[in-house]
Order: sequence, then C-alpha cells, then structure tokens
Amino acid sequence: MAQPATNVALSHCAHDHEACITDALARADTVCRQQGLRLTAIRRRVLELIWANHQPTKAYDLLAQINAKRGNAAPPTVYRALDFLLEAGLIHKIESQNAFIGCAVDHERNQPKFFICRECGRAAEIQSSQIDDVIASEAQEAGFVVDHQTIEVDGLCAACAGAESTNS
Amino acid sequence: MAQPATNVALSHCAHDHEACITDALARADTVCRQQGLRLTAIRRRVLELIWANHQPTKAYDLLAQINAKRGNAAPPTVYRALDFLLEAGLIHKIESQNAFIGCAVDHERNQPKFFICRECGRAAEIQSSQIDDVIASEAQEAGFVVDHQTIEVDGLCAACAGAESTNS
DNA sequence: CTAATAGCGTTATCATATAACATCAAGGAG
DNA sequence: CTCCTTGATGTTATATGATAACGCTATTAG
Ligand SMILES: [Zn+2]
Ligand SMILES: [Zn+2]
Ligand SMILES: [Zn+2]
Ligand SMILES: [Zn+2]
Repeated sequence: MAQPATNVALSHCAHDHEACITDALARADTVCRQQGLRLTAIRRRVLELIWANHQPTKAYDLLAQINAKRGNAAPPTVYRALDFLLEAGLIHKIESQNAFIGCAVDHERNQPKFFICRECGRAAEIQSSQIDDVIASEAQEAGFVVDHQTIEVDGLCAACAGAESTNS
Repeated sequence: MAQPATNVALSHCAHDHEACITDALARADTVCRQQGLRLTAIRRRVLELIWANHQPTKAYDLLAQINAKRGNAAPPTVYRALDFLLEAGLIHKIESQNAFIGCAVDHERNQPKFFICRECGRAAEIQSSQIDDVIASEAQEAGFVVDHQTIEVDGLCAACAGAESTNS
C-alpha cells in the first residue's frame, strides 16, 4: 500500500510540482503564524508528504513514508498531525477513501467539495459556490441548520475520459 | 457500541414504526423478485435490523444484534449481506460514519444525499434533484464524467433545532 | 528561572473490513 | 433421479484504520 513520494498519476497534468509543494508549505507557514498555531516539524513533514503525493493519501501510507528513512514513528504521531492540519483547514479528509489531501482553497464562502477520478486517483477541489447555495436553500426549506458537509463526486476526469475514448 | 433495536431518537418524530419496517421489507421482496435477486434469510434479517434501528447503523452493531439471541455470526456474514443490499440499492452507506441506512427513495432521477442531525442522529434522505442538476452542470463544465456521488450534510434537524432554541 | 501547558514517544487496544478456504443448498443438464 | 455447477454461508485468520492512556520533553508565559 505504501507509495513512492513521486506522483506518476500527474503525468497527464503538467505543472511545476516542486513549486506546488513549496507554495503550499509557505501558505501553511503564513496561515499558522497569523493564527498563532504551531506548525511543528512533524506537522510540516506530514503536510509536505501529502502535497508531494498530490492525491488522497492514507494515514498509514504517510506513516510508512515518514519511517522510510530509518524512522520508527507510531500511528498516533501521524493521526495527531492530521488532526492538527484538519483543524487548521490545511487539509481535508476524503471520507469515501479514508484518505487526506491538501487544501489550496479559500473557504470563506464555500465548503470543500471534490471531483475524484477513479482512473488517475486525483481529487480536484471545486470552488464554485453554486452547490453550496442549492444546499443552503434546500436546507432552509427543510428547517435544517447546516454545520458541515461532505461532497465527493466520483467519476472520470477530463484527461482520463479523453484518454479512454482515444483508445477505443 | 451495540445499541438496542428500539429507537429512542425517533421520539420527536411520530410514525407507525412497525409499518415502516414491514413496508420496507415488502418493497425489498418486490424489488428482488423483479430483478431475480435472492433476498435470503440473513440478508432480509440485516435489512430488517437496519430499518428497526432507523438511523445509520454500524456493521458491528448489526452483528451484535444478530448474535443477541445466542447467535454466533462472524463479520463476513454481515458485510456480505451489506454488500448485497448496497448493490441492490436497498441501503446506502453513510461514509462519514461508516454506517448503513435503509433507502425508501426512487433513484431513477436523483442520487442519494442526506441531511444528518448531530443531535438525534437521524439521517434524512433528500429527494430533490436540484443538487444533482448543479453537480451535473459543474461536472459538464469541468469535463468530468460523474459516476457516483457522496453527499452528506451534517447539522441540526428542524425538530432538534426547535428543541434547542426552546431550551435557551 | 519556574511552572504550566502543548507536543510528542510509546505501548496497547479498539474499530472497521476483507482474504481464503471449507461446506452447503439450489437449480439445471443429462 | 443423479451429477454438476453455481451462489450462499460458515469459519478462521488477518489486514487496515483509529484512539486511549501514560509519561517525558520542549515551549512559553510570568
Ligand atoms: Zn479546501
Ligand atoms: Zn484522471
Ligand atoms: Zn436512497
Ligand atoms: Zn434531530
């Protein structure tokens, strides 16, 4: 189950992945400094690994990656870091996969939601607030007070759908 | 973790619960007969327990309920029944709780989605297709081919929100 | 510096889910 | 009816996901 830190799945999506990781860590530093949160070495390392994988990553895979170079960390080490990062809004949990992914989105006006490709495994975070609006109005109608939402849409991303139709 | 089969949480929602269970089982019989599926004794029993609980129920709680009267079933017994029921569309999995709940909804035109109350624990399945429409259009725009969706909105149901504001 | 607190290491254990293989029951072909 | 195939179930073991509890250490407020 443990996976290499490099991300094969991104082959169809060219971008400067090193910068991607660096930027995410820089943002995290800023956010934590502003909010008086402590982004300790372990927490930072876990966040870095999550971004390096660049797709939903399981807690025990992160643990294996941490321990890859002679480490010997135990599960609570990772779960505590994950709890912190979730709390700080720096990552999200993909409930349908028991996996975690980095967040690069401003959530002041819309809640997390994902398109997840079954082929390449990537989870794209959607920013539109249309879905939130509809949910809000449906909730209003039902007298339901929304607290938190889990929206995970599985399917085929554009790149993988294109590849598939080309092959057939 | 194991819970009694009767459902305290439904106290604020008066309805003929026995009929509720009976109807669900009758519908299941019909669906399975029409589709050539075998609703065996165990599968039927698991479905009955899920409806009896009437809120998202965990696999091991179901197992405990099955074994309550001198039984000795093992986990695969329950998980296999759950797999069958999921496949047949007779239940849904609430991913954010690792729990299962009965379905009484026609899904020809809209996918499963839930409002889940943190207070009473009930999960109400929403039927509106507005949310599906918005997701479909967002997906279209992104070139994403939707296969399956997980939509779970947590919060306070009308009854529990009312009770809370009354108390304060 | 000191005390209080937050973070972390470590061990054990709980909770969720599946693999693998043996056995059994139902239904069709001959 | 008998044999055979298939799908369902029983059983044991194990994989995978997550947390409790406790003591030590590092950080920081005063
Ligand atoms: Zn996000
Ligand atoms: Zn893809
Ligand atoms: Zn349903
Ligand atoms: Zn409620």
